[in-house]
Amino acid sequence: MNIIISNRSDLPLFKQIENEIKTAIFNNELNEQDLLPSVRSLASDLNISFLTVKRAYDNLEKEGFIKTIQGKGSFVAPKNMELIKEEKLKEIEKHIEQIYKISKISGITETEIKEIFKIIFEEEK
Amino acid sequence: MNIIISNRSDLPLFKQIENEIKTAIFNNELNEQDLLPSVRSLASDLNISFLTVKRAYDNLEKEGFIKTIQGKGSFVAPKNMELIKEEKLKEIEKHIEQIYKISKISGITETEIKEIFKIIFEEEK
DNA sequence: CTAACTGTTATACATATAATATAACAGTTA
DNA sequence: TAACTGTTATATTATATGTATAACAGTTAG
Repeated sequence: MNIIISNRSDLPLFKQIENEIKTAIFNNELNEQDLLPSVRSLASDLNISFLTVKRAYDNLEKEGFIKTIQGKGSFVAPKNMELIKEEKLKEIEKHIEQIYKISKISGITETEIKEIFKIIFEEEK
Repeated sequence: MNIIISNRSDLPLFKQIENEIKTAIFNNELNEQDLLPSVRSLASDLNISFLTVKRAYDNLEKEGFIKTIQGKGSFVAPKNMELIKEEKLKEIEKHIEQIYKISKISGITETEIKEIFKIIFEEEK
């Protein structure tokens, strides 16, 4: 698994780590019961404090993505991804509703929005 | 013009003020050359520091929405529809970037998103 | 001209978040 | 027991947000 973080990101380091691990889980680069890097080894690899990594892991555990056992390490949790996917779909719905409202009062057309959509989704492929 | 701010918002006060004034300009509640409330009077109305209002006004001036003259006050800048449209396009871009990030970590496909997009944009017609 | 408005600037302070550094403590396993 | 795991506590730094106060400067109505 490759985790890359950046100081220049708009997101805090711990959040970047969370997102990268979530992505790895969803992309099956990490699977159920897989052992994650230890807080200290990952911190060392990324040249950051282990407390920052721990914070990311704590958040991931609260959200149900991983399970941590003292002395053993952190493991990818049994998948209950459908529930999480539903929540993410709701988030996306809210963003699209916002876009709809903006477009309605600004005269920006559906075509223009689709164009932006296409650019962002193809830019990083 | 009505400006409403909230401590419970996720946005800082100065940003909320910026957004409300931009919206008012866009909706023609504020027009070219209109005088905005003075930093001190608005601060007093909102029960916040005048420095917070000044910060919002400074940002609005940097972005070209208003023009401030010492001793006189702040005025709505000559309308630049392109500027406003650019602003709204940027907002939409941010939403789509958010959607992109969510999709990346949740395995939600572009097709699924387009489906939601279609539903929301056609539902409310 | 002066008073009463405008905006400007500087300094200090308070709080929250993010991230670090260090040290000590506790569980697991070869 | 050694060498890994994670946990906890304390202190420190930096940055963002917001406040408080005071002094300074431009504009304008009386």
